[in-house]
Amino acid sequence: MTELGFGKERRLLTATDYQSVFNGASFRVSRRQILILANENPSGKTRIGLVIAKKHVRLAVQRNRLKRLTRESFRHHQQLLNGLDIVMLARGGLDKLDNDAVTNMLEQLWQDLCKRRNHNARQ
RNA sequence: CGAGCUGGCCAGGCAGUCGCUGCCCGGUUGCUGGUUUUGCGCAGUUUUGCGUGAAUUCGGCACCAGGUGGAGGAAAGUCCGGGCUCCAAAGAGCAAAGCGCCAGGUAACGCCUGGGGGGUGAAAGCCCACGGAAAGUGCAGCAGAGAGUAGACCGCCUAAGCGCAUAGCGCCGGUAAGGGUGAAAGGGUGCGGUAAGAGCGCACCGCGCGACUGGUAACAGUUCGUGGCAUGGUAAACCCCGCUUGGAGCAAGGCCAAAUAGGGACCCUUCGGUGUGGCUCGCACUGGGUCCGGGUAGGCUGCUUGAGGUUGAUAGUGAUAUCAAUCCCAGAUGAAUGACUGUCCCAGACAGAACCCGGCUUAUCGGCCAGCUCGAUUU
RNA sequence: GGCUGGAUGGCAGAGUGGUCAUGCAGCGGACUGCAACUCCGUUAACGCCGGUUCGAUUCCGACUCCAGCCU
Repeated sequence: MTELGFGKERRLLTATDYQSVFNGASFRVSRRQILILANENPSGKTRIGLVIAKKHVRLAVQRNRLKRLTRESFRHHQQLLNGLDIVMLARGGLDKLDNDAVTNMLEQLWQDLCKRRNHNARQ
C-alpha cells in the first residue's frame, strides 16, 4: 500500500458514516464556496466523503470535475490529515472556479484544518 | 472561383509520473469453505457416524506483480415506441386517451423511406397534426342592414298598378351591379339581356356529380357526359369514421439477513368488508382449522451478448431485409474513466453512462468527404 | 435514476376561446387639530418561443424555472 493510494477504505461509505461526522463535527473550516466538516476517526483511519448537491452545482460534468479535484487533493495531503473523517460540502458558485483555483483553495483548507486540530490538542 | 442546398464522418494528438475501476493470468503470502487419503479417541453386530490432528487437491475473499478494457453524438430533455419485471394465467365489456393523405419498412412508434396534394424559393431544395363540416349539436365579441333557411343602410330603378295632376313627386314595389362594415358578405371575367338588375341566358375559367383512361392506392387527366352553381369558417370545439392502447416501473422484481414489532405460510368456505388501474364482471385477501417462520439497517443479484458492431455479397428507387465471415466493445454503486508536467497543431464547443434498445427534440467550437443548384471567368 | 404537479400585478389568489375578478400593499384625494378606521379614485400581471383560430392567458407542441413523491 503506497502512501498516496485512494481505495475504498479511504472513503465514507454509508449514511451512518456521514451522520456521525455531521452530528459530532469537532472541526469546521470554510470558504465562500466550500464547507469542510471533520471528526476524529476512532480507529485512526483517514476517510473523506463528498456532498455536492445538484441544487448548488447544476451540471453533472461540473459535479464530477469537483469530485475528482477534491479526491486528488485529498490523496496528496492525506498524511497531513491522518486519522480524520472529513466531509466536504460544495456551495453555490464552486463550479465557476477553474481547476487551479479549486486546488489552491482546498490546500489552504487542509492547512487550516490541521492548525485547528493542533490548537485543540494543546489545550 | 463565389453564393447556396442536401447527406455522411470526426469530436485534440503524443510522452512521462501518480491515482480509480471491470476482466484475464500468476503467487514459498494471509484468512476462509469443501474434496480425497490417513492417524488417534468415542459410539455401534456391520456398512458407518461424531470429534480432533496431518497430508492432498479444488475454490472464494484480501493483498502483491503483470497484461488488457474503461462515457456520448447528443450519454441530456423524459416527448413517443418496444424489450424485461411485478401486479392473476393480463382476461371480457364500458369509459378514457392517442394517432389520422396513400403505399411500404420495422419488434413497435407520433419514427423512417418512396409517392400524392398544398405552400414557399430564381433553382438545388425546404416546410405542412394533410380523414370527415350535404349524420347531428355548438361557437363567431365589437362593427355591420344582414353572420348562414342570406341580407335593402347608402345607392340604383320606377316598366306594370294606384294617387297628386304631369319633363316631376309619392305609394305599392323591384334590385345584390356599386359603396360601406367585418377575419369572413353565398363563384370570377366578358357579352347579351333589362326599368334597373340578377347564372336570367350564352362563351371561357373555376366547381360538384357520373363515366372512361393511367396508377396497388392517395390522386391525376388539352378526355366525355351532366348540373346553372350548390357544399362559407371552426373538428389543436363536442362529435362521426378508421386504427391503436390493461396498469405500474430496475427505487421494477428476486435472494441472504443484525435490530425491532407481532404476525406469517398452507387447506376449507364465500354473507359482508377491503384491495387490484376509472367503473362493472372476474380475481386476491380478511373468517375457521393445521403448521412455524417473517423481516428493517446493511449486503448480494437484476447488470450487460445485444431487434449488437465491422466487412462483403445479394434483393429493392429507398427505408430495410437475407446470407456469409469476423469481433466482444463501460458496468460504476457516495458512485470509476482523472490530476500534474512537457510538447505539437488547425488551440479543442456542447457536455458525463446508472436496466437495455429504436426514434424525436433541444445544446454545440471547428474541420473533412461526397453529391446537387445558380452565377462569373477561362479554354 | 424514475414519476407527478405548477408558473396570472410587489404579495396572496379566482377565472375563462373575445382587452383578467377580489383582498392586502403602493400612490393621490376626502374625513381629522394630526393620525388610525372608513370612503372615493388610481398605477401595475397571464414564465418564454412557435403553431391551430378571424382572435389564445385559455387549445396543441417545444424550452426555462420552481415544488413534491419513490430509497
